[in-house]
Amino acid sequence: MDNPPTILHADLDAFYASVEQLLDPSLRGKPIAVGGGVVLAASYEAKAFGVKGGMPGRKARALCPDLIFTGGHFKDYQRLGDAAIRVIGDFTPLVERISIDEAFADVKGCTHLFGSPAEIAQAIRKRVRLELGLPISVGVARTKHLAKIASQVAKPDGLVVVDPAAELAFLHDLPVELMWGVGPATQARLTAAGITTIGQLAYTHCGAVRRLLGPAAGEKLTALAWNHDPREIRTHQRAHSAGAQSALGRKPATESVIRPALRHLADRVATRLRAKARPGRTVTVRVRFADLRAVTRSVTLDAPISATTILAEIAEDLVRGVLADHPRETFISLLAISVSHIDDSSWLQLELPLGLADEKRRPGAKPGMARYLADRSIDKVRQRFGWEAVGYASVALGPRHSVPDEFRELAEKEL
DNA sequence: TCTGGGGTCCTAGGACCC
DNA sequence: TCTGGGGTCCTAGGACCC
Repeated sequence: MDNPPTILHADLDAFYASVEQLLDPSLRGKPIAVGGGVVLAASYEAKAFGVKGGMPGRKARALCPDLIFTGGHFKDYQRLGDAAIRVIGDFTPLVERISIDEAFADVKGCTHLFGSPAEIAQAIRKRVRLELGLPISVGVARTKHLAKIASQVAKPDGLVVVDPAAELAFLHDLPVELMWGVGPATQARLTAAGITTIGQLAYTHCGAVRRLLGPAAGEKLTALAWNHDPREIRTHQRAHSAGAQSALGRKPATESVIRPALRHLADRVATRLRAKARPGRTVTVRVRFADLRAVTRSVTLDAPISATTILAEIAEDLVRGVLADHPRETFISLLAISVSHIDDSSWLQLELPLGLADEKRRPGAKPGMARYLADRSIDKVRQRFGWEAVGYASVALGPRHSVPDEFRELAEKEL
């Protein structure tokens, strides 16, 4: 084998639930779930009852009658997640953060300082446990894909190092759904073709896999099943789109519902774009009807935008188009706005309005510059006095189904 | 008593250009 | 003039990940 296993994948166990148990010792050893309507994280005691993330709260309670719902310490989630990633960063600068509680790292350049990859992994686990009080599992292998699988196998609170000489033996016995890129739909197709283990996938003719899953997915999964994974650690990943969505329960598809909801979503998205001076050209809206069927509409502008009112008006036009095409759908359950085609050359726009594309659409509207400057002054007030100090009323969203903004921020990717 | 919210990537068809 | 091929962009939808 040419290169030794130096890729680490570190994953905090049942993260939000572990933080709640850390902060409140009376919750330790008990089945708890973070969330309410939907379970966002379940402690291992709850997982033993079959409770999982993404599960409706009602179902979770049915599975586990003693389940304790808790949560809400958003600042602590962010603080502890950051701190854990920083521990990894003390060993190597080659850290790729995937989410609040998960990161890849490559320790190839620092083994002379800190010992073997396995020793580094153990040191990370020990420090996160001692300094932060949280369990973290680590997988070590030659590729990202295998390291990620190893950390899943290591859970809870474990370490798995995959010996390069035994990679395929390790990989091929595992079920296909552990592979990155195999979700429910792909798993169902593979099962229908008699493929349930990674080994069976590996030994299925690549052409057959391509026909089954499409060229790109087929190619990729076959390669991964043989542990061919060329991906390297990428330290500075920036998002290529920014969006916001809001579940509405069941609301009539009327202007009085749609306009304020889209204002609020546009405000969230556009504020983020302006904060990083990264406007985008493509606006996509998503409308989910009462029966959970969803439709998207998008438009690509000549110039990138980041002004709240312009984004909101374009989104309204798109949503009106959707509703006009579906006249029988009179109730909606979700609205979303996303801006993509984000300008990569972040040096050229900065303070420019870049909303002129809209003026042809709405001749009576205020000029782009005026709106952009109005947004900028709102941004400045919020920087000093907080988000709620000024802006578009969010009353229309109602507190019933909406997730707190602090929680949304945890999921945002760096723009 | 029908499941949140933030993202990424792929596919397929059509428009358009060379 | 007719025919064809390749590349790129846009749109809509779907699958997947955390």
